[in-house]
This record gives sequence, C-alpha cells and structure tokens, in this order.
Amino acid sequence: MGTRDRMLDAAAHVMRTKGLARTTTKEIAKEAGFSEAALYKHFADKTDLFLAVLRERTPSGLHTLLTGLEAGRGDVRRTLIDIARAAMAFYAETFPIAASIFSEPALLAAHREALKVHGTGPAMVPRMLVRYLEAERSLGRLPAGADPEAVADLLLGACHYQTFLGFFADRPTDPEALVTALWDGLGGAGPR
Amino acid sequence: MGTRDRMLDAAAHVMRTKGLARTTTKEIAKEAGFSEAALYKHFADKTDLFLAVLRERTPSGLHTLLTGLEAGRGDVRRTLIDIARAAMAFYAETFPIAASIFSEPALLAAHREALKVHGTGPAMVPRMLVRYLEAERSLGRLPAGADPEAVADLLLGACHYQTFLGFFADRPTDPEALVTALWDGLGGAGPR
DNA sequence: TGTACATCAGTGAACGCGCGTTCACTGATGTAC
DNA sequence: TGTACATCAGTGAACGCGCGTTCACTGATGTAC
Repeated sequence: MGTRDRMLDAAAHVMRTKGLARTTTKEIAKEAGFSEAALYKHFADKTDLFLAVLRERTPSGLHTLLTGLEAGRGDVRRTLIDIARAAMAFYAETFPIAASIFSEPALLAAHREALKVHGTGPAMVPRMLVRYLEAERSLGRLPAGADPEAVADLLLGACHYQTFLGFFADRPTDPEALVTALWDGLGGAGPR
Repeated sequence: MGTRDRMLDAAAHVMRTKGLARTTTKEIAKEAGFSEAALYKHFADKTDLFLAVLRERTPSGLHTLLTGLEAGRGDVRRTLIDIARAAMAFYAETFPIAASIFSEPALLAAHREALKVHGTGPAMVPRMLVRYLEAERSLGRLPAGADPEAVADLLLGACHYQTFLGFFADRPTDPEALVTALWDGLGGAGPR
C-alpha cells in the first residue's frame, strides 16, 4: 500500500475516533507513521487531505447493494428490509464525519462543489432506490399509485433518523417494523 | 435583556453563521458587545457557554405545536402535513449546530449527559408524535394495526433526511407527498 | 565496474499565528453611620 | 449631607500553548558514460 493510502487511512481513522476538531496534522502523521512534513508532499494542505478522505474513504457497501438490485427477483418487502438494514449500518459509519463537516462551512462548501463535479453525493442513495421502486411498480409488484421518491425518502429517512437519534441517546433501531408500517399505510381506518 | 442573554444570543448567532469551528471567544465577545474577559464572569469556560446555548437557544416552535395537538380534532392527514412542515423548518434551523457537535466528541458526550439529566433531547419529538398517533388510533381514526413508533420515525425521519440532503445539494422538500405516501402504503399491489 | 550527477521520498526543527484563559485594574453603585 | 468602605460588572493587556505550514537537509535509488 502506498504512502498516500496509508495517510488517507490514518486520517480517516483519526477523524472517526477523535472527531474532526481533534484531527490534527500531528495526530494523522503519528497514526500513519510519517512526519507531518511528509503529508505536504502528497496533499496541498489539510483541507485537501480531508476532501480526499471524504472522496476516497466512504464505505461502499450500501452503494454496492443498491447497484445489484434487480426488480422482479425475490420478495419486495424482504428486499426493502435488507436495504433498510444496510442503510442503517452505512449511516452509523458515515454520519459522525458527514455531520462534522457542518462545523466548517468552508469545508462543507468545498465538499459540495467536489460532489457536484463528480455527479455524486448522499442524494445518490435515494435516487438508486427510486429507480428500483419504479421498476417493481412497472412490474405490478407495487401499487400503480405509489410515489417512489416519497417512499424512498420515508424509508431511508427513518433509517438515517434512527441512527442519528441513537447517537444522542440509546435507542433501538428496527428495519422490519419500519418496512411493515410503510407497507400497511395509515389509510385503512374507519371514518376520519 | 441581561448580559448573559446577550452573550447566549451572540454565541448562537456566530455558531449559526460561521460554524462551530470558527466560533471563537473573540467573535462571540465582539458580537455581544463585551470583552472576552466578560464571558468568563458568566460562564466557566467555552464548553460551558456552548452547552448553555444548546440548552437555552433551541427553537421551540415544533415542541409547542406537538404539545398543542389534540386527538379527535381536525383532519388527521392535514395535521400530519402541518407537523411535517414544522419539523422541516425546525430541522433546517437546528441541524447545522446539532451536527457540528459531532466534531467534538467531548462536547457531544457532555451534551448527551445534560440532556439525560433533564430528561429531554431530540428523541422527545418522535415520542410526542407517538402519543398523538396512539390517541387517534384509540379513537378509531387510524387503523388498529398501525405502529405509532414506526410511523413517527418514518415521517419525522423523512423530514430530517430531506433537510439533511438539502444542505449537500439543492433538493425539493415536500411534506404533503410524504404524508400521502405514508397514508396509502405499499401493500395494495397485485401478486408479490 | 566505477564515477559523477540527478531525482525524489521523507525528516527534524523551527516559524508565526490565533486561540482560550487569566490577571490586576477601573469606575460606577450601594451601604453604614 | 458627607465620608469611608464594600461590592461588582466589566476591561485591556498579556500569557502559554498547540496548531498548520515551511525550510534546508539527508540518504537511498536510478542513470549516463
């Protein structure tokens, strides 16, 4: 593994364990096993290093799962539960660092810009789920009146939210209950 | 308005506009119109000041709305849309600072502890919505099989998520579409 | 093979700067007699 | 009313520290002839 990769791994590790505010060039260099000066042979400055971590060290499990989805295969309800579970794991790993960026608006803006250039970003996740839901709907395995955008935001949003709340106070996460509630809907009541 | 309140307002303002990382005692003092030294007459240290802002300067509009809810009054669907709209506004205001805390794990831990002592926190929001949904269900205005916890997380989660994504890339938020999708459910399809 | 030079990844030590915090102080207001 | 003292909110200037960054450098490896 090259020096650059070792530095990125080290930076990602320090960011995750100490938090963005406590992630100093000294800590990163120590963790990577190089001098601080060496960091500047591979990255223009600290911001450049952070942006590279965000670009190159975001876990890809959820993305892979969503890419591999094939409409018409398996049970839709079960598939959604699998997605929810993977989304929760992804957000649990990703959220602390993604959230940290908000403490540095300049960094957030630079990251936004970088995402825009590459045409990716966190909004890719719901977009891929929407595509899957549309495909299942066109196969008649979801109601013709279903709204894929809204459904994707509801499901992924709930996963994101449960993870978020979990960082403030211990709280159970339950992918299956979410999908069931989403499946059954609230419309089947008596008089309103 | 007392000195302390002016300092809290100033700190909240700087946190919102410059981000947590750029919120220095110098900036806060300048904004409040006092010397830096004066801050230390009212707060033990910078962390103490931040915690006070989190405790005393969190907007209460959503909390008020949820407190005023009365089951059996008005249309449930419309009420949920109002809640979603208020939740989005609340999260848009609140999220950047709440997220920032993740860059300082020590601050996050102290805040968690403070919330625990007072028995409040972000999880209060879904809990209050759950209570309302339970009440409507027991009036027969929601299906007997509805799962209030899951429904609350789906709706509030989607609001939170749409707000979150909106900070990374421009993206529409649509409370009404969310409630409709949640209302209709996904179960009404043909064979699965 | 030996020699002279170029390249290049990485280093130790120092740099200036901005930060949170503290200190001795000032001057206005209140209080006792 | 006047005098002497206490209290207290707020200040200007300084403090030490840790930060990101730069500098002149070393020593290993490659290359030309």
